[in-house]
Amino acid sequence: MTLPHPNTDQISLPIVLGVLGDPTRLAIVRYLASKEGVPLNCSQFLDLGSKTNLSYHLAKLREAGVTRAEVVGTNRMITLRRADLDARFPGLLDSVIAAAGDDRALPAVGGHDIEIRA
Amino acid sequence: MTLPHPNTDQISLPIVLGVLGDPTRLAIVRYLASKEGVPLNCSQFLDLGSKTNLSYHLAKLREAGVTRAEVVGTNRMITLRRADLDARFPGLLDSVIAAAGDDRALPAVGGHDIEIRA
DNA sequence: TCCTTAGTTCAAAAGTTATTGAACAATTGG
DNA sequence: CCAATTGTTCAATAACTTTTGAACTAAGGA
Repeated sequence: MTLPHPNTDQISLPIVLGVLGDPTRLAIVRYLASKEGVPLNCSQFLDLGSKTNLSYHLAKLREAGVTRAEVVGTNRMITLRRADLDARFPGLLDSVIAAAGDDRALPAVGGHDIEIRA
Repeated sequence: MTLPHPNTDQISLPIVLGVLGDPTRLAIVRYLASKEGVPLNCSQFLDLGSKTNLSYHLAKLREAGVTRAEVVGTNRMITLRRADLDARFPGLLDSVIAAAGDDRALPAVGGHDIEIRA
């Protein structure tokens, strides 16, 4: 039950940029960056869209190589592929996150304390 | 006869990322970056698409605030808005250009020596 | 004035992306 | 086993994007 992810060297710049060019996905990435190290499941992002819609956006991010999704019980633990992105496109993620942090118009994401059940 | 451009503070991160997430436009930006300081008209990019199609992509880049187009006679001289982008999103353009330079799959752009007539 | 060159605009067609609800699968807890 | 929770898949729809050709504008040169 592992999900498909591109290898680091398969990550494509136009695809990553295109995927980040959506406000919902940018907000997801921003939130992931602000919680690096903390395991996050999909439900943490429910402020940003419906369950189905998030499933769609999170799949896009994963398929582009921006995030990694690990299956833990009924949860998918989502992480930023920071090391891989930094290796492939040095400085890109940092500048995007810094810029997104400035952005007045980015939706906020709320806490939704949730118990992870493995 | 000046064309509409967003102010620096109106440049939006998701829009810029979305606009750069197209291989043709990324190739345009890459070429502009490689020729910074040199005045380029639209015809220089004809290897990347038809005249109509370039008109479309160059308008997208301009409307997003990535490029500036100055009318000089029958030509539009295209430049990267490097200073504005650096001010708004520090490091972003550099990392994108560096990453695009690596990219095996980016179309090449040819010289087309052309006389600018004002 | 007439021709050429540079580039835009328009409308149509084709393709892609985002959003939705209903139905589904898998795991965990009681 | 049963119910609840987590998240996916599917099909439909709506909305946007890309590409094209034909017609156009505007300026410059002969």
